[in-house]
Amino acid sequence: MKDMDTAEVAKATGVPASTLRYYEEKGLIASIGRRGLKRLFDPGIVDRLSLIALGRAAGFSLDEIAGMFTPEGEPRIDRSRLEDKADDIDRTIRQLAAMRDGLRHAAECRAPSHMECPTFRRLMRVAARGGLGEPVPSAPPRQVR
Amino acid sequence: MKDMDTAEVAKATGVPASTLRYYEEKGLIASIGRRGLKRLFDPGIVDRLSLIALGRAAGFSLDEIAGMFTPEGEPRIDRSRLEDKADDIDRTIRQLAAMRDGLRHAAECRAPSHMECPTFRRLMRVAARGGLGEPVPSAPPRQVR
DNA sequence: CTGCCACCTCAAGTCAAGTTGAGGTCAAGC
DNA sequence: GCTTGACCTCAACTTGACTTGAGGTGGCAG
Repeated sequence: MKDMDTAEVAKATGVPASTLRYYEEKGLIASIGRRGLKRLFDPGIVDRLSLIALGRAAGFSLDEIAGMFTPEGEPRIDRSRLEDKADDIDRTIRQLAAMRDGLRHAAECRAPSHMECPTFRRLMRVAARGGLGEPVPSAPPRQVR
Repeated sequence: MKDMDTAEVAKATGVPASTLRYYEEKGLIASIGRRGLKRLFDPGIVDRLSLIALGRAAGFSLDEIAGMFTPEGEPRIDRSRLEDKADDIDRTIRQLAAMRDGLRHAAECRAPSHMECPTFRRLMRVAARGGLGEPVPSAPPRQVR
């Protein structure tokens, strides 16, 4: 395939043009030239954007992701980083599972007020201590533009 | 117990004084009076802050949490909201589990480059479509002040 | 009674990840 | 050759949840 301009990349990947410019500015992607003012991208950009999306979904920041490419643009992914992240996710999953079970219990519990339900109060105590980590991102529906 | 001032509440709950002021401004908590300039809180504030922490950990925004109290300050938690949130969390867990498995595979995979591993590429494709939802919050260590 | 210092107020700053808007440019079609 | 419209640049704005800083005040130990 021939080189792609911003609009083509946006259409092919669903990543808005403004985000492509932003990623370029951050050094996450690079355009290979211009036609007039318009950026030209190598078609490999599509995979690269998928990889970036994957990194984001795994919980890496854009800066971390930027560090996962060699200056030449090859992915250079440290396997131990992946394992660490998998472990992070595992911990998160366990916390979320506890949270989910607690919420389900609270939803069904027949105690007159949640405050009188021992299960609910236990969950509260754990949350107060930070034992449940950071807030859950509520996975909002992905809008297709 | 007697009424508590900001510093006492902060010590008892680990919530910084600046955050207490912020929560009051947002209407999430109310001070019961003043001694000079200092806010005085009913000891019930401790439970209330636990409840707020729980809501945050469950993924509710501060505004949503504010809506879970009656104007009189009683918790008024809609059970169906809890179920919906539990369902949200369940979906998140499934996505995270897929992510974790993919990461573990990628960490072990003997393909010369991740890009040549079919499992990894499948994960990339799913991420590119937004099938993995929003980024995972990496549950950073809770700092105790 | 006095001074200290913890607490106060209010405005502004931070962070991440983008988005938005005003004004500019240029390749292409007529 | 000129218009058009898609892209461009650069700066500023957005959101959520707080934190920080400068300058003020008053309860209470001495």
